[in-house]
Amino acid sequence: MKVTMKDIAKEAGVSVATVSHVINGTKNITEPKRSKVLEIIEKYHYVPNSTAKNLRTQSTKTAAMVVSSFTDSFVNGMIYGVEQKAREMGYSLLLVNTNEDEEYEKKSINLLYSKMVDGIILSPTSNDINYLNDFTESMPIVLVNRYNPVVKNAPRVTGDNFRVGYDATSHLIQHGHRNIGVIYAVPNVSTTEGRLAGYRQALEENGIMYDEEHLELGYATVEGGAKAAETLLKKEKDITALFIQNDLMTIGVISKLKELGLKIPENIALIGFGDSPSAAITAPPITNMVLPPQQIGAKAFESLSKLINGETHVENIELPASMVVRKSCGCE
Amino acid sequence: MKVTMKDIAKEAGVSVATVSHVINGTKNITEPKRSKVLEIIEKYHYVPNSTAKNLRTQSTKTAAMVVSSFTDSFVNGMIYGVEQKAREMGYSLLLVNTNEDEEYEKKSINLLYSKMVDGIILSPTSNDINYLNDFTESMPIVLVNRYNPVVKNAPRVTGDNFRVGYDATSHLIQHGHRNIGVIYAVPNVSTTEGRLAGYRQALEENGIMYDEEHLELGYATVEGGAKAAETLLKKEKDITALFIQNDLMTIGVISKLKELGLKIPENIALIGFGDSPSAAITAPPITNMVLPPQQIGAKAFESLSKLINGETHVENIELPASMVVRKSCGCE
DNA sequence: TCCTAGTGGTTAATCGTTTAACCTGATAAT
DNA sequence: ATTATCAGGTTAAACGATTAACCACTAGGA
Repeated sequence: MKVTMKDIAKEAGVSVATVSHVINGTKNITEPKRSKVLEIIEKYHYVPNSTAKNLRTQSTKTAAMVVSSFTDSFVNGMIYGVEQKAREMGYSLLLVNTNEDEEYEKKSINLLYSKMVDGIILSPTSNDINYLNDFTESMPIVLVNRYNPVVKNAPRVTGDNFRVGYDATSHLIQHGHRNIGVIYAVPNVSTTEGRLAGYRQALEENGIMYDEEHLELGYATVEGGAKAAETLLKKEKDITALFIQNDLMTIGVISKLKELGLKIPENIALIGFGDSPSAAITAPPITNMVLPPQQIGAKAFESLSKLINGETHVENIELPASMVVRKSCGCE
Repeated sequence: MKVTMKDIAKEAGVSVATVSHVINGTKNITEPKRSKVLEIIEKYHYVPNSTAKNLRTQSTKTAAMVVSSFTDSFVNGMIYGVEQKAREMGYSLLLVNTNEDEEYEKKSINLLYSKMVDGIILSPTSNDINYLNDFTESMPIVLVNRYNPVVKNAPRVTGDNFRVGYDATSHLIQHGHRNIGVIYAVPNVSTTEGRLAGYRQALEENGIMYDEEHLELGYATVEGGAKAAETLLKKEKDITALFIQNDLMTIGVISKLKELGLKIPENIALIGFGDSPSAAITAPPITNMVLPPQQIGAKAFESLSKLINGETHVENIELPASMVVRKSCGCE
């Protein structure tokens, strides 16, 4: 049998209230009793049942983070950031992986809603998150990375994806490229859309016609990248530069280009996204656009804790993008 | 205010017990009442408070997985395997990252012990896990990947690490190497020890003297790998092959070898560990020893659920190793 | 001496469910 | 007609903590 507070109280010859008070320091308990209680607790390795505590206090000191993938290094960075901050603030973290499955995402949010957690950090699978409005009034939710302005009462923390697309494209244009292809992974999410808007704007400012045929969608895997590169380059033979929005895909693209006998950056210049360690080590090293995932995660948890503590309006946060120049863009 | 079962009962004109029975199907409730209840539930978006349910049923349908890192791709694979299986069996998963911090691991287990979860899957930080014996009697725990036989009542599921070390070493020896260096990341854990034992055995069977100086410890990062390679090769100039036990380190080793002007596999042959997608894409592609992380994870959850369901003795499981031959070992 | 204030400790209500035990009618069996 | 069986539904006791309200006692002040 599991030992409860009642057992401790009985053995120490005090009431359960007293035991509770010595554990939580909610009232001054004088010496003979106090240490007796502590001693019995020690003796039985007693640890309070948090299920009961949760029910009584209506709080679990647990937050959930719902992400669409575990294998993505950017997502991993965000998780790390949230983890750190949560730990720092005395929270546990319930991680849920939706695997880019919208239905599973809804189900998970519903499950989480049953008071198992004090709040949710969500990186949505798609743009289609109207359903969240059923929850945001009674459950603290913050959106991270991806978002959709239709959701009310849920602050967001994101990266400056417009800038990611804009700077990458501008950089390539400055190096003389005018036919720039884009390989991307997830349609209909704010991140992709932001980057494409930046791409478009950069083209426009330089008097280059936007051509939808220069965009290629693929799966966010090594093979997906290789395949996307192949079909795009077969279709659009004048492309001289590629902006690839996912680091796994970049690896696939590189291998495909080698296979096709195309030299990087001489025949095709490359700019990738993310800061996975392999970027510096491939041949050639890849120039990347980067957003700070850990920071995004940390800020997200901060926002969430504000919400949990009853702050009524928490503002949106957008973190800046930067560029790590290596060899693949033909700079040096 | 949050709506409770009592509210539903009142509005439907029945008792809370009836509401509970229609929700859980624990008793036959006849038509007029039944649909009335359902209707009210729908109307208020009522969802049962699982905290209360947990307290009453003494079960949370939640398992925890405690790992030492999120950035490691092998660990990621295991998480994925556990996740899948848990979902399949109707469990939620609470993920805890100890960051290779022993103290934090202990604290986490203690926290988890307070009945927040039905069971724990642990990949321990170190070999020093005697403390677990305080828990294994009253909390289902299964060890995954790393283990220590001092822990009683906790079944384990692991990979055949002896074979990993043995096969890698034998393979290199068959290709004529006699001075084989080892770069590894975490001392005093069963995985490392198993692989080193295999390494040693392979040497012995081929009449090669074991030399402790051929082993080099480093951090499990790209830089850690580079650094380890540098100091090892400076110290032991006769080394012609390297067995590297971590995929991030492998990337670092490759870049360092390039920097030193050493060709792979001509000057130094390489065998790595893991199956991260970049292995196929580096120059040259890396020959790897592999263990199936998803399978390990899935099996671990199966064992855990047996434990949770009261099965008293669950046997240990060891999954086989395999080898993916590519260019870095000089085979082709 | 009497009153007030403060301190240490206990009693009992409460959080929102589940579920064993009980009750009430109706139906079936004798 | 009497009893046994059964099915649908309710009552109330848990589950294990927290905490407001209360009580008894001591000490200090007037």
